[in-house]
Amino acid sequence: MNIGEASKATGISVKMLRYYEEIGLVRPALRANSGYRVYPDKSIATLRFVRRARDLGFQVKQIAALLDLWQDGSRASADVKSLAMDHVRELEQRRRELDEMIGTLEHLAHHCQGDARPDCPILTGLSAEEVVPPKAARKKSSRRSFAVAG
Amino acid sequence: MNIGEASKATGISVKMLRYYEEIGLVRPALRANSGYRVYPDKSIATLRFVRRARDLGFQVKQIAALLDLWQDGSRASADVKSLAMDHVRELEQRRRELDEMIGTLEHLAHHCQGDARPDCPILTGLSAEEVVPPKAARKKSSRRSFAVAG
DNA sequence: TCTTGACCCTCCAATGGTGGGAGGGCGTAC
DNA sequence: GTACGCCCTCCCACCATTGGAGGGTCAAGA
Repeated sequence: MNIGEASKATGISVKMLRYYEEIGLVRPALRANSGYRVYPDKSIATLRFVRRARDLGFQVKQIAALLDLWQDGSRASADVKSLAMDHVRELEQRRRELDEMIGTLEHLAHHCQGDARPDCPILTGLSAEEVVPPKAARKKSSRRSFAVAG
Repeated sequence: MNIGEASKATGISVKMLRYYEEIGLVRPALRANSGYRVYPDKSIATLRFVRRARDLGFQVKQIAALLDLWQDGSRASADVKSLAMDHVRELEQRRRELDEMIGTLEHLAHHCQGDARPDCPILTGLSAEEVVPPKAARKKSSRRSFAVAG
């Protein structure tokens, strides 16, 4: 398999296949006499693993760790699970941040007429001293919260 | 106000204050004879606006647009709302992606004993032909990579 | 007045994944 | 033989942010 075929087979772009090799995430591919990279089925399986891990949001370093565990027949599943759950917690953290942004924005937008007039609680909210979240605990002190003036 | 004080007043790092100026997001600060940047209250207000927009996940280009609208007394609130809602949709899209990742990972991890033995459905799942989503519709997931600046 | 330390300046580099492109070498079909 | 589609390497750009080097400024204390 050439790199283009490997790309189609794995869903990883040609650029990224070379990049993963360069940074040492995967072993350098064998080369044909022409200098072209050659991918045996085994490499394809590894690369598919990598792509799926990327699809699940793992970073390259974490994927490297996962690959090591995958290839280590004597691994403990606890180590894999631990890595995965660490990642889940990180994803959940990001989701919480998104939730807060979305909540605040929807709150602000809800109060905006969205017509031809200039009055706009969204802009007011952005320029306000403090900003308040939609319904979360409304402690006056909670930084990171937006208030709609009015 | 010096840049350090402006940083404290706005929550934007000194580095970023200079960067925002460099890329033209905000007007170049005035300079004292020493060459030090000087920030009047008006700039501080603008910078706070910028920081809040960043906290809501807006990208720099969007913030530039928001700033323009903010400073344009004859804006239509519809334009602001439209920009904000576009952004909300983008955030929601990201959240959906996170949800899917989290769902899949939890599903896999749920079946993993997490003990000293090597058998691990997480690794098996990553090396499987297809990654199985928990229970959501099994349509072939759209190929698109996940990008969230950490 | 001199020194010290905190601050400021500019310039350059790195991060993490990814895409784009230039300039040139292969491979194969016609 | 030639045209076209691959492949190669090398460099750049993106986005937002941080870090550091090398050097100037300011204010307080001895």
